[in-house]
Amino acid sequence: MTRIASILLPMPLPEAFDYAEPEGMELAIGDHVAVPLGPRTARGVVSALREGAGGNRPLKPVLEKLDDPALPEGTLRFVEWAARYSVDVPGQPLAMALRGLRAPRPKPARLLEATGQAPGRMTPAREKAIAAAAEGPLPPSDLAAKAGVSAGVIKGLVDEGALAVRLETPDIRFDDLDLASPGPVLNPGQRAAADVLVEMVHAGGFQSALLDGVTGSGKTEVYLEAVAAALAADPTAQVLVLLPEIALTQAVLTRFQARFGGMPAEWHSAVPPPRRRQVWEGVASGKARIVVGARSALFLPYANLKLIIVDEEHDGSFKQEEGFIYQARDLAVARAHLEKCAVVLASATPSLETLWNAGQGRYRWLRLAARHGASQLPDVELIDMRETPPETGRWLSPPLVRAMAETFERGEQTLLFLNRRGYAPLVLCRACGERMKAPDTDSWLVEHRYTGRLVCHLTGFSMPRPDKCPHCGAQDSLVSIGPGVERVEEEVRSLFPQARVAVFSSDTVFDAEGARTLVATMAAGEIDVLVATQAAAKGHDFPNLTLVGVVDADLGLRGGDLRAGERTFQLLAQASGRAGRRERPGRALLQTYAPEHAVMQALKDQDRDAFVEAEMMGRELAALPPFGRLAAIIVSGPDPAALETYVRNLASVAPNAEGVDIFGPADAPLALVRGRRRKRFLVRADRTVDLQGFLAAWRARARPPGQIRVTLDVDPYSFL
DNA sequence: AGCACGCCGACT
DNA sequence: GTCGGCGTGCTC
Repeated sequence: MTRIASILLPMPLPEAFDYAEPEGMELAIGDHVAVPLGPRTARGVVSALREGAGGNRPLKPVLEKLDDPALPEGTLRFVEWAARYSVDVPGQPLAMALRGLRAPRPKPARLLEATGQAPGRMTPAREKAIAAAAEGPLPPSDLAAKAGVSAGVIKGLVDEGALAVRLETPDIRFDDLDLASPGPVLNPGQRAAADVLVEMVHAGGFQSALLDGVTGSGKTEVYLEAVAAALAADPTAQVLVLLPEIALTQAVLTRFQARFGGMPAEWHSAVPPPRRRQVWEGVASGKARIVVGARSALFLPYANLKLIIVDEEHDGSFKQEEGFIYQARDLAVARAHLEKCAVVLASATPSLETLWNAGQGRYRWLRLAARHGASQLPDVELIDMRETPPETGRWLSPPLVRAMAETFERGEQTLLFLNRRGYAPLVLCRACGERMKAPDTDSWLVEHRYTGRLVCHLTGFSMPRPDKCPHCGAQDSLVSIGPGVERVEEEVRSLFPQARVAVFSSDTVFDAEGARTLVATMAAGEIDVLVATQAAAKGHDFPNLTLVGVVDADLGLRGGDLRAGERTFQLLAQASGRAGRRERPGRALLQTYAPEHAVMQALKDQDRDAFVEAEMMGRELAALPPFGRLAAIIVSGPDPAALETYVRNLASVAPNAEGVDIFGPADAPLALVRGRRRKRFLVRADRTVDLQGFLAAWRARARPPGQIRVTLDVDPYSFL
C-alpha cells in the first residue's frame, strides 16, 4: 500500500497538493521535500499523510526528502490556522515560517594555522607570524595584527606552505542561561502578579493573562519571573517575547541578560540573514530557549514553546498591513492555544479588545497599581489652543513655552512630542493653490528640510523641493503648511538659542545603534529639549525629564476611524508617562483645540477606566469591535472603469447573511496609490457570524479580472 | 511564485 | 518574415 502526501508549498496556491510517497521514503509530517510542480521542482512541507493510491488521476511522486530540520507539527498547524483566520492561502504564512531556513548558512571562517613546514627563507617578520599562528588558528587579518606584520608577510607564508587555510563552520551557539539566580526583589503588587503567572506556567496547558500596569509599575520584572519559571520547570522549554518595534529590543535584551546571564536569540528585520538561519535552526532544535523579536518571530518553528509574552500588546505595529495581513497579538493567543502553553499580554494601556476579553474572564486580569520606587505619575494639563494660541507660523503656545523656560532654568529636560516626521506635512502654491503630491498617488508630499526634499511617506517617492510651482510656474510661491518635528525643532532653537536640542524620528535615527546612542545622550542629560515622534514615546527612562509637551494632541483624532480615540489615548498616556519617572515630579502639557473631548478629559483626570467605559459603550451601541467583528475589502486596479464595473458586480453577489452589514463600495480615503485606484467595502458582523467563511464565500463568487486585486483585511487597523 | 502559452509591434 | 513585449492561466 502506498501513501499520499499532502504538500504545502510556500506559494499562493489555494491548498496543499497531493503527491505519491515513493517506496521507502518514510516521510513524516513536517518534513521538507522537493516536488515536481509543472515544469520545475519546488520545495514544500509535508502537511498530511494518508493511505491510498490517488483516485481519479495519477499522482506525481515526491522527488526527494530534504534533510532540513522538520517543521514541528505545532508550527504547521499554526500556519494553517493563520491562513484560515486571515482568509489567505496557506502558502503565505508558510513562507513566513520558512523565512529563516531560506537564508544562507553563515560562511565558514577562513582561519590560518601553522603547518610546521619551514618557509623557503626565514625572516624576523616570518618568525613572528609563525609563532603567533602556533598559538592557535586565526583569521588572516587578526594573525597579521597579532604578529605585528603586514598582510603580505602572511600571504607569502601561505604561498610557501608554512601556513595553511582551515575552514571552520561556526557552531550554532546560544548562551547558557543561569536560571537559579533569584532575580530582583519585587514590591508586593509585583510579587502577587508574578506568583499568579508562575502558577499559570506550572499548571501547563493553555493559559492566558493580561498584565495591566501603569507606566513604570515594573511589568518587565514581573513577566521575567514567569519566563524564569517556565525555563526552570522544563529543561527544553522555550519562551517567546514579542515586542512592537526593534528600537525596544536592545533595552529588553539587556534586561534579559542581566536577569539570566546570557543573551536571548534576537529575531527581527535587521538581523542579518546568516544569523537568521542560525536562529531558525536553534529554535527548531530547541537550543534557543528565549527568543526576543518582532511580530514575525511568531512564525518560528518552536520545538517546545511554553510561554509567549506580548509586550505593549496595544501597539499598532503588531498589525501587519502588507502581504500576509495579520494581527500578531491575536495570533499569539491562537498559537498559545495550539501549543497548549501560556500567553501573557502586557500593557499600561491595553487595547479595548484585550480589556474586554479580560472582563469576560477569558484572560486572568492582573493589575499593577503602584509606580515603582518613589516616582509618581505626572500632572497632566490641557492647553486650550483656542484661548492661548501660538503666534502665526508658530506651534508652541505661550503656556507651553513658559513651562519649557522654567524647566530649562532648573536644568531639567523637556520632551516635545509630535507624531509627524519632516518639516511640514504639506507644501502648496500660494499662486494657484496646487498641493504637492506624489505622481499617481493621492497623499501629500512631506517637506524634509534636512535633505531639502519633498517625500511621499506612502510610496517612498521623493524629489528636490522645486523653486517654482510645477503646476503654474510661479516663482517662490510654495509655502510649507503645518508642523513636523523638524519645524518644531527650528522653533525651539529660536526660542531657546542656548538650549541643546535634538530630534528623534526615523529620519534622524535609522537603527537600533542610533537609537541607543540618542537615548544614552538624553539619559546622560546632554540634551535639554528632545523633539520626538512616537519613536521615543515608550520604553525609555530619562531620570531628568520633567516636562512632556504634546504639540498636537488632536492629531490622532482626525480622520476619525474606529480606534482613533483609543489610539490617541494610548499614545498620549505613554508620552505623558515619560515625565518624572524618578524623584522629581513631572508635568505633561497637551495642546488641544478640543479640551472637552472625552479623550482629553480622561487624560487630564488620568482616568483610564472612565475613558474605557465611555469608549466601550460607544462600540457596543454600534456593535463594533470588540462587540462585533470588522473586515475591510480593498479592491484596486489601474483602470477606473474596469474597477467600477467589478466593484459593482462584487457588491451585487454579496451573500445574504444574518447579522452582517456591508458598507460600500466607496472610494478608499487614499483613492489613488501608485497609479492604482482603490475602492473599499467594510463588513461588520456579529460575533456569532463566521466572518471568514462569509468573506471567502463572497470572494469566490466574483473572480477579479485582469489587473484588479482584492485584498481582505480581517480586523483592520488602518482605514486608508 | 514561476513558468509556458499566446497574441500584437520593431528589427536582423 | 522573426524576436520579444508582458497579459492570462496553471501547477497535485
